[in-house]
Amino acid sequence: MHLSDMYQRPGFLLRRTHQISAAIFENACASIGLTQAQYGALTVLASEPHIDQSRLARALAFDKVTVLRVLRGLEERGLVAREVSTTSRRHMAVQLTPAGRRLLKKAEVPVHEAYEQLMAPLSDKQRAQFIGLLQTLTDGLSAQARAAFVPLQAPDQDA
Amino acid sequence: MHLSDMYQRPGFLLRRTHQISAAIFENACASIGLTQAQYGALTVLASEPHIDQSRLARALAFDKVTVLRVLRGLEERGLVAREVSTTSRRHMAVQLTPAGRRLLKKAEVPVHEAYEQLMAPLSDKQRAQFIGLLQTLTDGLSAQARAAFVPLQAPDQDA
DNA sequence: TGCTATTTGTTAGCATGCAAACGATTATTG
DNA sequence: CAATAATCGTTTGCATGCTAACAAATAGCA
Repeated sequence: MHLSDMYQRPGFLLRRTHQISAAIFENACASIGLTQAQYGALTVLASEPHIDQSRLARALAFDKVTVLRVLRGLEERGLVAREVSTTSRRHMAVQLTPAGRRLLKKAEVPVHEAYEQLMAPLSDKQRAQFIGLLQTLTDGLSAQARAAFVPLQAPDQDA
Repeated sequence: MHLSDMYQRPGFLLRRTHQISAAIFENACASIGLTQAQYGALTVLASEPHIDQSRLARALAFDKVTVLRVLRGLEERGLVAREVSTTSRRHMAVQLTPAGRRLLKKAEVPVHEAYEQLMAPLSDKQRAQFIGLLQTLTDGLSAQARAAFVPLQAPDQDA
């Protein structure tokens, strides 16, 4: 196995591309102090108030321990509130605070800038191709994933 | 921002695809106990004996702290030897042990199986397209990466 | 030659991800 | 209804990645 082979392995390229993607995102959002994981959690919470931690984990394909730690960080910053659910004592009801809603709104511009920066090397046609291939892969391989992925349905129609 | 939009963001899809790729690889190599990072380090060491840790980090686009910890793990398992370089006292000379060479050889089959499993949802044409797009991205975005990437076997005497 | 800047390896600390285990709670089912 | 299953949140521990800082060593330059 030559090194030039390794550099063409999808596993190697995926790790590296993800690494760069995360760096671009967190650099663009450094001013508001959001990581990809934190942004994902806030985005789901905006669509699904009072969601519990396990469902939130599945909606993002996160590990439940990761969700716990991300939420505690957001809670300490006053962006999120966690309370024991009123309907089930083993569930936590998580929701955005007003500050969390404001920060998510404030993130829109840098998030879009990060997208443009990441996709800059690709033409419009290539971007569509790339996203399509990634979706084909994740759809086809969902059975191999360790973290379950159960996408939430957006609250249908005019949210 | 609707959730369906987030699920189509390349950043989200890249995180998830990388996550699945790592799971497939480490599952395939579970019997021999190799992670992606460990396999990458062994592969570079097979091509470049006596390489120092910083160059190894750049060859894999790893953080130098990560390289240090990965190598210490491999050293404890007797797969790798680290010694202070004979030519420079601040460099470490890292190389495979016979056991490391044997394990790398033993990894060939599961590594190939992991490749096939990962690429299974894509046709041959799509695989080539996908790898090409990933390379275009990493090449075009290398300036945004936090960890420097200096591939070996590229005899660019740019110094 | 000698001073300075850079490089190397290292420690420490933060943020993801994973697995395993646990008590508490809820759901299931006989 | 009661025994058992499954689920939820949590802690702990390991492996990656990142930053920042540091001493030691080397390279570069006046």
